[in-house]
Amino acid sequence: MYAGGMDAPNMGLRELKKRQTRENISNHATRLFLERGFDAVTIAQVAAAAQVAKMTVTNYFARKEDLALDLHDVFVDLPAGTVRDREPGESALAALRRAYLAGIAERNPIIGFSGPEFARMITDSPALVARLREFHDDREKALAVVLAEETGAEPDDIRPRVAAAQLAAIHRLLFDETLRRTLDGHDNDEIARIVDGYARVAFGALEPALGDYAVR
Amino acid sequence: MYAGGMDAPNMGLRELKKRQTRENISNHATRLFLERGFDAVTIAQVAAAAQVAKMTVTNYFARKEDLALDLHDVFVDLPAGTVRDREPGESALAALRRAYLAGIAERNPIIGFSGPEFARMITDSPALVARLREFHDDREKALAVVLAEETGAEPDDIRPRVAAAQLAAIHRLLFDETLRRTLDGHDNDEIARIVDGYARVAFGALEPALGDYAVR
DNA sequence: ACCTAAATTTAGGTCGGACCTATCGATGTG
DNA sequence: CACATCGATAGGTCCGACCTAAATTTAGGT
Repeated sequence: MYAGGMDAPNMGLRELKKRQTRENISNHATRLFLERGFDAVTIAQVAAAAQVAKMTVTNYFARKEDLALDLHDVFVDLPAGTVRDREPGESALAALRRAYLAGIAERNPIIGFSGPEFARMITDSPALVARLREFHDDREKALAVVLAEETGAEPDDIRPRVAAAQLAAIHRLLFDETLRRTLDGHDNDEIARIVDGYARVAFGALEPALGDYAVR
Repeated sequence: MYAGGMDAPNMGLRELKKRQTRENISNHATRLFLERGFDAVTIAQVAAAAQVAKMTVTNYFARKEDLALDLHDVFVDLPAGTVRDREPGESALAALRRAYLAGIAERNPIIGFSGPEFARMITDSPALVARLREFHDDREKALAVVLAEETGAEPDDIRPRVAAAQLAAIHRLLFDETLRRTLDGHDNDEIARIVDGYARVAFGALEPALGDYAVR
């Protein structure tokens, strides 16, 4: 019988069960966190809800924060991938602005349109806020690597790191702003309208510095 | 008898003892952290070394990280204060660049010239790295507040936050770079030379965007 | 179908940081 | 000089992170 899921056609039973176990734990954890708040739920309670041993939870998720923010790689690789896949003739700045405005238009949860419950869960927990900072940090570093590659910069050239820092700073700011307004009870359409304007101002401010940087 | 220290002339015996206790704990903690590493030292060991109860340590320092990084306020207020005290006719960008280059010239520990032992202590400890990220975050927020005040911006004006994000991003980057090179064993003079060049590139990149922003 | 090696889960523990309450002791004020 | 106040202390709970050994499940070969 065909054993593959929609994620990976050739998957053994072992790998399949691992995915199910991970999903099962993550789903119970997310539900509990949204219901009671991240800090009010213990790993033991997650394990009990998912009906696995406490140790199984910590085997799959090295830190408790990863139970709530299980999207490190996609978050981190987003701007780096956007630059890597930019159109010919397009600058890194233009590609990132284009992708961000598109993300706003589609209300992409990963740039902050995650709903009030999720936003509340994060901001109420110092541990999650700290983990999110780490995400942003890793994201800036990934972007710097791509910019260095794409411009053929020498290892000691600070310019790709400066550009990455400025661009990542905008992403951070717009993300925070989206989250903040979500918490304040605004609906997504209103937030999208405002943040769209903010994004144009913010990316526009970098135009003179980065308009012709890393053009493919 | 005159009871004041050099910090506060009118201090009761109670307050004096509090300062001594705090200093005593902090000194023993710093010594132990540099000797054995932050994570390898427990609060109980700090308490034993300082000959106080464990609870006294946690009374003075809410988090263990604060035992090693007892400079939150001065770190956070540095750029905000620089902008607030800038010369007439000077932009926020010019003031921050001037202050940063001066900091490099005097090898100011607070911008990263802290010596290899201290740098090692920080980078070896995820908890301290995370706390440092929080410092940078608070610093950006403080700077944004000052820029909003100084430009008379409306609450919904994103520009002071964009400017603060870009300027704080440079501070972050240059701090990390100074720390990284300190860890790599370079001496302060060499680092100062290199980071000075980096600072000119980084602040210079913002000149077209911020050259005439927040001029006093 | 069986058997073995490898991978995964489990149980039961240690350790340290954060927090709590009640109490003791010193201070400086009335 | 008495006492209200504030800091320090003892002894505890709770939880996340981590460890080891053992039990269970799977994969692949015979």
